[in-house]
Amino acid sequence: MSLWQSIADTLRTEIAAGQWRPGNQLPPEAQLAARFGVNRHTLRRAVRVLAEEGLLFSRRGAGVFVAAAPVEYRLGERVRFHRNIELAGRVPGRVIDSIATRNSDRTEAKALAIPVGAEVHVVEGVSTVDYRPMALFRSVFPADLSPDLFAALSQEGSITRALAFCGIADYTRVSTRMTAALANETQAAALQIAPGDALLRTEAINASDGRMIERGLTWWAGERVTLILDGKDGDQGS
Amino acid sequence: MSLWQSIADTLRTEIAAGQWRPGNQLPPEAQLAARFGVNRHTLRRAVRVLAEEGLLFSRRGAGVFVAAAPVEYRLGERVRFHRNIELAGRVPGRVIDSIATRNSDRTEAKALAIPVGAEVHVVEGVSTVDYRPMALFRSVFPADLSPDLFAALSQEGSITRALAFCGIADYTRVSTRMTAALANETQAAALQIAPGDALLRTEAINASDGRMIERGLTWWAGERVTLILDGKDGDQGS
DNA sequence: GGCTAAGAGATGTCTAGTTGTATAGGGCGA
DNA sequence: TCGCCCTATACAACTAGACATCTCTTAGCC
Repeated sequence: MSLWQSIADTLRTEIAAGQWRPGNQLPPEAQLAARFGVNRHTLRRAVRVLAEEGLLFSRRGAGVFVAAAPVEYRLGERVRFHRNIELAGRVPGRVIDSIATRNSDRTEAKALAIPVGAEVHVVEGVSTVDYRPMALFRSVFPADLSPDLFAALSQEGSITRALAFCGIADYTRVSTRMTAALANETQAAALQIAPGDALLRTEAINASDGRMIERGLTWWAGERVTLILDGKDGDQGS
Repeated sequence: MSLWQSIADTLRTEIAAGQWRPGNQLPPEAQLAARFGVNRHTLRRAVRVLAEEGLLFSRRGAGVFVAAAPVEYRLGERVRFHRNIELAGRVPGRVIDSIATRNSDRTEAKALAIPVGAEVHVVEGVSTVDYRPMALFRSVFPADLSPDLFAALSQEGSITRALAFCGIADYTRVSTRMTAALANETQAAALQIAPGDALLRTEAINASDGRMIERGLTWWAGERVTLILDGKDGDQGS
C-alpha cells in the first residue's frame, strides 16, 4: 500500500475514534507531514482523498478541519436560516451571486398570488455551513412589497434582516414541497459536489399578515444535510 | 564478471577511498548509469547490492546516499533524542505510528508509580537518523500528567516539545536498563533489517520534579548505533 | 470602539527532479 | 529450451522548493 494510503487510513481511524472531533482543526499540513515523516505533498494527497470522502475539508489560509456530520435543518413554521444553523452549533453564511428585478412567470405569480408578469425581485446565491456550500437558493419577492426591498436585499446578508428593514418583522411558512433531483454541472460546481450527486429540492412559500411575500427555491447538497419535519409543522400546502 | 558486479565493485572502492563521504548524496541513477554506459536498471542492480551490504541507502524521490557509520548515541542524565542526534551531525526524525490511551499493565504501573489500570498514553513509532530507521520506541505516559498531553503528542513531532507544551520543561533519566534481543519479523520490517538481526533493547524511566513521567522502551538496530555511557551517568537503577 | 496596515502562518498550485515498479524484448551461454 | 543479463520505455510515487493567495491576529491610529 502506498504511503499516502496508509496515512489516509491512519487519519480515518483517528477521526472515527473521535481523536479529532467534528469541526476541530487538524494540525497544519507541515506538522502532519513531519509526524508521518513524509513530504507535504504526500500528506496533501491523503488529505485530498479524505476530503473527497467528506471526512475533511480545508480552507485556504486557515487550515484543515474535520467535516461535521450532516447538518440537521429543522423545517418548522418559522424557518430562519442563520438562526437554524447557529442553533445546531454551526457557522452559517450566505453568498449572494445575483440580485435582479424582472417580471414574474406563471409559477411564481401563482405562488405569490400576484398577476402574471408583475415585477419581482430575484435573489440567487449559495448558503454555507461551516464555510462549506450547503445549498443553492433562489428567492423571489413581489417588488411592490416595499420600495426599499431591492436595496435592503443588496446590503444585508440575511433575508430576514432585509425584510425587517422593510417593515416585515415576522413571517411564517405557508407551504413546503420537497423533491429529489440530480445535480447538473452548474449546480455541482457551485456546491462542490459531483455532477449527478443527489440534491434535495425544496420550495417554500412564506407569508406575512396573510400576504405571500417570498417563494424560496432551495437545492440542498443531499449528503450534507438532513431536513427535519416534526410535529404539526411542515407540509401544509400541496 | 557481470556488468553490475563490476559497477558495484567500482562504487565500493570509491566509497572506501572516501570519494563519496558518509551522508553524501550520489549523483542520480540516470547520471550514474550514463557514466558507466549502462541502462538504469543495470546500475540499480549494483546499487541494490551495495544497499543490502549497508554501504548505500536510497530514498524514493530524494536520491541515493552513502550510509553513515554507526551513530554514537550518548546516554546521559538528560537524554533528548533530537538534540543528541543533531550533536552528532546527523538528521534526526521521528515517525509516530500510533497514539492511544489505554489502561496500564502491571509493569508500566510499577515503573511509573501509578495504580495498575490507571490510564496511560502510549506512543509508538520509529526513530530515524539521516532518514534511515534506527530504533523502534514505545513511550508510556501517565494520562493524568496533563489534559493536553494527548493532543500535544499528536501534534508535536518531538516528545520533549510535547511535554514542554504541557508545562514539563525539564526531565531527567532515573534509570536505564539494557538487554540484547533478536529482531522478529515485525521489528525487522520496521527497521529495514533482517529478522534475526541483533537488537539493543533499552528501558528508560524519566522523571520530573520527583514524579515519574515516562517509561520509554526502545529497540535499536544493533548495527546502526553505538550506545555510550560515560562518567557517573547512565545505569542507576537495576 | 472601529478601521487600517502589517505580518505571520496556513493552504493552493506549479515546476522539476528522483526513485520504485511494471512490462516487453533481445542476446547469450549452459 | 531455459535462465540470466541487459536494454528500453513508460508510468507511478515521492521529494524538493518556490511562490501565490488567503486567513487570522495584532498593533497602531483616529
